[in-house]
Amino acid sequence: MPRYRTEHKEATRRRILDTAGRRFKLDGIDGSGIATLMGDAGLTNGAFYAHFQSKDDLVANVVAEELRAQCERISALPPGPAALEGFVRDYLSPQHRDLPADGCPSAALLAEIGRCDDASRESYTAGVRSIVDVIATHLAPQSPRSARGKALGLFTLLVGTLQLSRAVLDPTLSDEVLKHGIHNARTFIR
Amino acid sequence: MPRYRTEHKEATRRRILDTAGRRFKLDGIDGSGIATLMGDAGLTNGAFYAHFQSKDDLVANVVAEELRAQCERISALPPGPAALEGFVRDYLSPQHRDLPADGCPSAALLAEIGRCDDASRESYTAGVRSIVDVIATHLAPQSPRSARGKALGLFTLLVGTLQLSRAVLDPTLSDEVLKHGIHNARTFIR
DNA sequence: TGTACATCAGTGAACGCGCGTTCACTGATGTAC
DNA sequence: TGTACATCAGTGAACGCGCGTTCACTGATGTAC
Repeated sequence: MPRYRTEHKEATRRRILDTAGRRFKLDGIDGSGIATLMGDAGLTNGAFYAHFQSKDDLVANVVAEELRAQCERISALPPGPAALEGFVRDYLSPQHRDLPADGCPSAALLAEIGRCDDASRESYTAGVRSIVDVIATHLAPQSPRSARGKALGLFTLLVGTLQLSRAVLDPTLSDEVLKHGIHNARTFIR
Repeated sequence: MPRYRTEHKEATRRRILDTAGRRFKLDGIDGSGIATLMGDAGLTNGAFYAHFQSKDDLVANVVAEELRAQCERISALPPGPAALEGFVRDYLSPQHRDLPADGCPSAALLAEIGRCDDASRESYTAGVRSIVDVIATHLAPQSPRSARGKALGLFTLLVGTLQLSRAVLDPTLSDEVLKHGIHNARTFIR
């Protein structure tokens, strides 16, 4: 009776979430139109509303998905602070700086999320809570609550540093920002 | 012969720069239209192009002016790290969080500046260089170069922390972010 | 001092364009018989 | 096994709207005499 198995529509929805996440991180939320987003997913604009109620609805779902994926990646690190240092080096690498579409959603979108509707900000709040919890667990597996402050310090330093390295036009200064960022991040790990 | 003294047009230009800065920080650059910006300055859309070549041209000038003003404010602090701690408390206060239009241009616009044209990014690069230099001088008046890493750490931590406190919907978590931010900032001052 | 005038900052309608959203329609699919 | 059919994911044109930008025009100003 149904045209496709239920999996098919669900797979399309996931593809839209994925390509929209990449596009939002590249051009910003305001800078990304529905027609472009759908073109990225190999579809036309009209199909969008079979999957999401509105652009705001998409944003809230993309934010949730992006933060969930990032949280999972951090959770998958070997336990303890040593692995976190490796994560910091990857995070503050020229590769991550130069490929925002593949990168951290907070670095690309944090300020813009502050201007979004409550549903998107609620998605973000839940997602970042999990990430900070996971970082705190890596910093102090025995007493993660005590490491909450350090986890917040590490997270905000990383986000601010990557944003600055992307905004600055001079490549030498940009590299210097990353280099000092890696050093400064150690303050919160050790 | 001229309709007004030269001061008059210059004063209008400064008013546009000022109100555009506030509007950009409130709604983002992409989120602010020329007609709205000019309305904020008490003018109509057509007058815009008597003062600026394009929206991009305005953005570059607003970025330069906003960073110049912030740099001046930090320069005016009494010398030494003690005054810097007071600055951090103001920066990471609920008032600053809740009034982005009056606040730090980097916290509101850093990610978006990374997506702007080269002229705006060059304005930002020059502006942030001055700010980091001034912070370094406050941290170590005798050898500011040695304090460059700490100055960058302090700056990026402040920007990331304020952005996070604005994005998060839960007021309790937002206040906690600010509180830990003030504590973490001391790492770079002491 | 009074008046005619050149200046130009500012007006506001109009341009083409892309935005978010709607909707009548298409056509490949899996099912029923 | 072959065929008629109901389903519905996806199409693409169209909606009103605000965008950045242009331009013919206005009218308050300071100046010249």
